[in-house]
Amino acid sequence: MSEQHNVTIKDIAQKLKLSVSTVSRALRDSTEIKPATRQLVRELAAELRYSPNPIALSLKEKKSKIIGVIVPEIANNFCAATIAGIEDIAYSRGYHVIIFQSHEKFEREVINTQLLTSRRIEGLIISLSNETTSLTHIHEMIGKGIPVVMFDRVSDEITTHKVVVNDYYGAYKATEHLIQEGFHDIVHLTISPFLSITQKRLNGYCDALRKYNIPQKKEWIVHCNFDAAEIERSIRRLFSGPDKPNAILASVERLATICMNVLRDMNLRIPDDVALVGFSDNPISHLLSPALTSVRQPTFDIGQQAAELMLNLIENKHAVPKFRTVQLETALDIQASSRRVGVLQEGSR
Amino acid sequence: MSEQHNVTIKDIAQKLKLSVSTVSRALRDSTEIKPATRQLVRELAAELRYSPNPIALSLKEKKSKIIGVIVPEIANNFCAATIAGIEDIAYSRGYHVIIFQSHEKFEREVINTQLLTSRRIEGLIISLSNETTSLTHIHEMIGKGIPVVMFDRVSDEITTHKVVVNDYYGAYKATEHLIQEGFHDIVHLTISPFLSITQKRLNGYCDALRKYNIPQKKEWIVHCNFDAAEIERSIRRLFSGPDKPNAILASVERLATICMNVLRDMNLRIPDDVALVGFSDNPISHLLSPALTSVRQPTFDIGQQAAELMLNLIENKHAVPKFRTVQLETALDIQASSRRVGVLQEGSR
DNA sequence: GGGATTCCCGGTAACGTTTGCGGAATATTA
DNA sequence: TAATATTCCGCAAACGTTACCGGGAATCCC
Repeated sequence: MSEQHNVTIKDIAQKLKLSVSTVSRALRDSTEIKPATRQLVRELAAELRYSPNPIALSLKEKKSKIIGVIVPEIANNFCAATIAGIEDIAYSRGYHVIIFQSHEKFEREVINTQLLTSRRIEGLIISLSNETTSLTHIHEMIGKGIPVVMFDRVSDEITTHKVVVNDYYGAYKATEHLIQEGFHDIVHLTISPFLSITQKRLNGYCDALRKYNIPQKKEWIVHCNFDAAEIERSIRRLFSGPDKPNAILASVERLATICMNVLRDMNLRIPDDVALVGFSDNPISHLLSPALTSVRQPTFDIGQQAAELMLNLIENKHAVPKFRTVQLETALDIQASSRRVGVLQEGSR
Repeated sequence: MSEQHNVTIKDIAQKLKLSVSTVSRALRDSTEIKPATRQLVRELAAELRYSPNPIALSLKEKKSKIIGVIVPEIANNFCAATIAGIEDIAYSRGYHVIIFQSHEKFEREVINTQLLTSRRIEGLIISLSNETTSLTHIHEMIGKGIPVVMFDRVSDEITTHKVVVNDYYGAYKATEHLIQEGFHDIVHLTISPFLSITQKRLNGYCDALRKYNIPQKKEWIVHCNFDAAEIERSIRRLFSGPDKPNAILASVERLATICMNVLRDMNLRIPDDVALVGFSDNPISHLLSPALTSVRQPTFDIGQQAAELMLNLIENKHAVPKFRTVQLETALDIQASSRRVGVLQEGSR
């Protein structure tokens, strides 16, 4: 509790009867300082456990060494894993990460971007909220010279580095798998139509249906928000009419688990009554009852890639960047939740 | 990409032909400045979208408005949810959060504390790594006047604010439940014996056994790290001898899920062959196969409480604090994984 | 041995803010 | 009207650091 003040370059200068500039130089561009004094300074610095004040440095260099991250929810497997990837790269390159949540609210997302700019972050990595349909706040950041990298929930209206998975093909394969298992009446449960991720997964779904000559129904493409009660109502409505679906392709992890819950409440068996496929990278999804078939996304990689791209942008700030979209592959992890009933379920792990 | 420099107080001063100090004062302690000029300054500031440079402020006030958080893994339900709680409070009080992961490594934890001190954080919220047995790095921080709040994985060797759940009673109730369901041969799978959380849960387990006159076996108290292969070996060993357990109380969430995996590989049915109870706050744990009985922890609350305590510490820095340990209650969520076999399993949700 | 280099180092400004002090202009009082 | 009080604002220092500029002393060359 000694409340001691952090040792500064000035302290070292005084003790050694040198000027601050000499000490500063001794600690960096060595050539200008005599080896003897350099040595002296370095030793005392080590002894006093001197560490340069990053705040003063930030002020001088106009660099905060902080990158901002905005995600819908931290307490969400996908986001948490991606953040871990971002953290991993940022950490190893001397950057720190400040995380904000939009809680799927547009307004909150905007406020967060403002807070982050006022914090003088050097870059923003963002996955859009489900409510977002206007992107002026993102354009503003780019306008201020703050580089932006988007991942997962990206938008075509912004030209910048992006990291996504092969959403189209993931959805296509998942749908095809359902069809091949004999499930032809497939509902697509998805999120905001504004997001390109939604578009692409939807296209994959539609194309797979088309390939197998299965008519596509408008009512079976359901755009959800993340309100559990509302999702429940949507699902119940789907099963209330005369022609009921026999499979659900859920576009994001939380949608799939909420779905499982609702189906259970409705006493619908999976996959006997309804097959279910989700997008996920949750390691415990195969421990579910039944084990959940899912389009696996390399979450940690996504984060790493996003961070890499961001650091390139930051560190070559004055080169005109050639923006690119990194697309990672998914893998269809087939489990019990989408297997044709009656088929032997051994090896369900 | 206009790379425009952020508008400063100096810009405002020039345009208004005032001095910087006047502008500064107009923006704060208004009384000294004539209402007319005050108005002028404020209007221009608003028009130019001036926002004070937090870095310069930090340097001046010697306050970074940043609190550091160290957790074992972000991509872990418990940690992520706690962080969400911390973030929630910090956000609303104008603080930002920098998160580091120890990855359960002592060395990494130490480096992280050093990085955070050099970043001039105003406080540290930490849940210890499983490897940590020495606490000099924490004592050093406290010695430097940086307040520390511990949560979940706390230690008795540090006197500071702590946030925990009623670990003893949680483990006690879980064990008692197993016993009452007819499972008397209970293994306790837990983590580092150094952590007080481990001690308390162990005590709860032991006391419950004692109350029901069930002899306690040393070999059935297993301290694990988080290496899946090693955990698997430990579990297999337990079932290799002549007297096999028929229940497992897993002390943390990841231990429970790894356990489920291993048991499945070993073709042991839950709960028919082995009952399983975990500690968790994962919303999908009741969707598992079988639904997992668990000691529910109020993760979000834990984070909020920790952040509250931290902010009190920071903002009343010169008052001698009366350290306290906030203990939150757990709730035993009984599911299929620990129900006596043969009992009707309706209402398993 | 005197001038030109080279070698070391110190002074100072700057990054953007806040704040104590002092001073000019105005208002108040005797 | 002169003296005093009050109002309003500018100057400068400070936070910790780096970098430009410049200068004294030692060394070099012929």
